[in-house]
Amino acid sequence: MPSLSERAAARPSPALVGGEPHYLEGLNPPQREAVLTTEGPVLMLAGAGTGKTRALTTRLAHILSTGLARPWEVLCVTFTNKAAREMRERIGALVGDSVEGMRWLGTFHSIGAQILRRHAEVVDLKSSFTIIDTDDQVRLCKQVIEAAGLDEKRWTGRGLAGLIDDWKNRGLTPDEVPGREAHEFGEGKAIALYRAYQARLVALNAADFGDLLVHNLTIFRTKPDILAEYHRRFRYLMVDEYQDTNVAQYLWLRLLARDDEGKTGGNVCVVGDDDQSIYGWRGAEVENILRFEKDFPGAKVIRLEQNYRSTPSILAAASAVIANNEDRLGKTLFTDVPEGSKVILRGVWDGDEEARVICDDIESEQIKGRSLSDMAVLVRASFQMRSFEERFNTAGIPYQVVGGPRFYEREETRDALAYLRLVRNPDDDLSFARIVNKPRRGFGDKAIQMLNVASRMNGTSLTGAARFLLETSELKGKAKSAMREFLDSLDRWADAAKDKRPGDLAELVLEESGYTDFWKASKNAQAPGKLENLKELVNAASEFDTLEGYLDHVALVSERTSDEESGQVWLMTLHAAKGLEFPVVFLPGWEEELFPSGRSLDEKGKDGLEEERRLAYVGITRARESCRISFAANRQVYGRWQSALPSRFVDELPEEHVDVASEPGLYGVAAKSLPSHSQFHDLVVERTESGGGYDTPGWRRAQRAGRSGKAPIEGSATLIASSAPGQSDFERDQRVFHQKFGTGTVRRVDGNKLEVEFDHAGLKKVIGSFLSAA
DNA sequence: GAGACTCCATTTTTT
DNA sequence: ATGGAGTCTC
Repeated sequence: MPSLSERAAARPSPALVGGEPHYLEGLNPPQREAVLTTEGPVLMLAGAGTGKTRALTTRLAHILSTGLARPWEVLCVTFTNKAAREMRERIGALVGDSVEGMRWLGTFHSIGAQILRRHAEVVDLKSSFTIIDTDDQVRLCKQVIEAAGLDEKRWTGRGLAGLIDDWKNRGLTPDEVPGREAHEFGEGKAIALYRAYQARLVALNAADFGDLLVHNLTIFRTKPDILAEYHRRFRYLMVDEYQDTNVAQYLWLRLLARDDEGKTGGNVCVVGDDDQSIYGWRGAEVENILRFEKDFPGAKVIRLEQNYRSTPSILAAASAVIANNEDRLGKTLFTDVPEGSKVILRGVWDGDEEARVICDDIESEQIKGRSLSDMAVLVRASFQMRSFEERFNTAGIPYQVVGGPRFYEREETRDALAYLRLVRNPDDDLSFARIVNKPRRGFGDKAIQMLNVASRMNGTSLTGAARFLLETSELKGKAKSAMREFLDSLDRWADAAKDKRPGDLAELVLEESGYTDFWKASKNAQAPGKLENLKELVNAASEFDTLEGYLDHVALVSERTSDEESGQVWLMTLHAAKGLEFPVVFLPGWEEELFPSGRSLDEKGKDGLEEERRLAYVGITRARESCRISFAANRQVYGRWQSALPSRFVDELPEEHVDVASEPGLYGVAAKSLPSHSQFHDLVVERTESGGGYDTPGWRRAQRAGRSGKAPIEGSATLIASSAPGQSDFERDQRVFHQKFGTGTVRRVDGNKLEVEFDHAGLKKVIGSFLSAA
């Protein structure tokens, strides 16, 4: 295979058309500049829909086909496997077979893993180390907490795993974590726990996701000769979605990109959009992209600003919203596309009505001849999906959810993989513990306990401890023979692994271990499905040549089970929608607390708000022709009814590019003939009163739409009059009655605005005049 | 070892 | 509301 790529790369020059390579055709000037600027640091700032991927893949094709570098001399990093796959395909379409030689095109983690396998001994691992997933990580953390004698109720494995993840995202080994952060967890033992966790990983010959990068940093820093090798190797470096890099990834890139004498490296091209940085909560630092020019002096900044996706109104709406952010590099998107319809804004009574109205819209678009798969509903949080799924089901609209549970996170696949991992790495205690008694082999807690003790005393893995115990007479009777049989099986499988293909091995192991029979005998209603999944797993394994290759794939690649079907409406979170586009996009749930998420604001303040706003920007810019935003006055969250205010992002939409959908009456409320004392009216009153903060175009527009509606709101005049600021007749803890919400207890009094915890409707903000003493 | 019970958290998600 | 996890009981 290398010889093929070599030949391809050695081809002297690309096919020329009119004196220049054919692949430059149809690129706009900045794109072309991005492609041709191969030397020195480059920051490609690519707004949504500006042909970023095209510029990026063309640039790579250019480098390969002009012979500036051979395929294996280019490092090209993405975040997701999907992005890596797409890039590979698109480069392949431009340069043909030589893309096969691009060994270093992949995700940060897969490339990190490749490098780590080559130098594992530097960080006390063996090249055969196991990559553990989040679940195992949490389990391991739990063990560490337990071993430290801490209160397991108070200090959860999840909490510690999260903290360790944070540190690893920041590129910090236990020695580098600032001492003051020791107090963040486990009674000042946080750093010691981190150290213990790392020691356990070494003992298990395992690495977690964060390690794949942090260990690389350690290798590069402690072994300059190894780093130098990579400096020589990588002539060009590229990073996609640079705004999503965390500190560890940033440091990793910087180490690889330049040596301190400035002799090598330096041909770094990062691509991204600071306005689309939406992963701060998992360690991404927008600052990385904001700071690029400082980090790489002499960097050329190329802005891609011509948008090929959306209509002017959609772009205007997105631009107006994102303009409220302070921390940005600034881009001005423009388009040649002719003016289309405005962004449609709609207020509704509650979440169910929102789903109903959007379903109606989808159906009428469908009648107009639009395919269902041209439409997408993008939500902020996954719980919002429920009402849409219900509605889609009743309406008989086929839909597909993007995201959700993954194949390799299921119980049966994880069990099967544990067997395979144990075959390859006998020291993998996590896997051992997972399947030693599954199916039941007659090992109770006491036998496991004994193993744990022996393992700790002898400093061996559980497998080693088991072997040891067989030599002594501590294990007796059934447990002993069962253990002997289990260990013999392991040996046999390890032997079989040498000359069997992964698929055959998987089948053999699952059969001989009795695991398949275990599910065949199970009365569990899901057992047939699980057996199906096991077959699927064997099939998947058959596609690989080596067990190692398969297990790495499984650890690093999240294969979604959903097969994309045409003719189905898309339903997904805003995060999942990044990078996608649809002719028609629905953006429900634009309400304060939900979007922007109250939690994000509480935890991260202004930064959190700006990230939420970028999410809004991402959402709007997914739309090609039609973007429809909606918000509900009431929403059921975790089984409680909550009233909601329209999102501040609604107010940031530019009036001239927005149409308020004219449901009969205000937000369609009057159409439902709501009683005049409804919560929605409370909302109207409250917003009118609070003045300033909500005296914005979005809000005024919404009000106008309501006032001019065909069905005037009954008693709104009275409403405003009766709710003039004044003394409240109520006090805290008083029992009160509300026409719509029933009885409740006053929790907070603020003038005539009250917070009442209703017995059935939950906590609400209401106006005193709608209440009577109960 | 299964079934009933309580308690709990519940934004976003990749690798 | 709802599902998961952990605990308790038979």
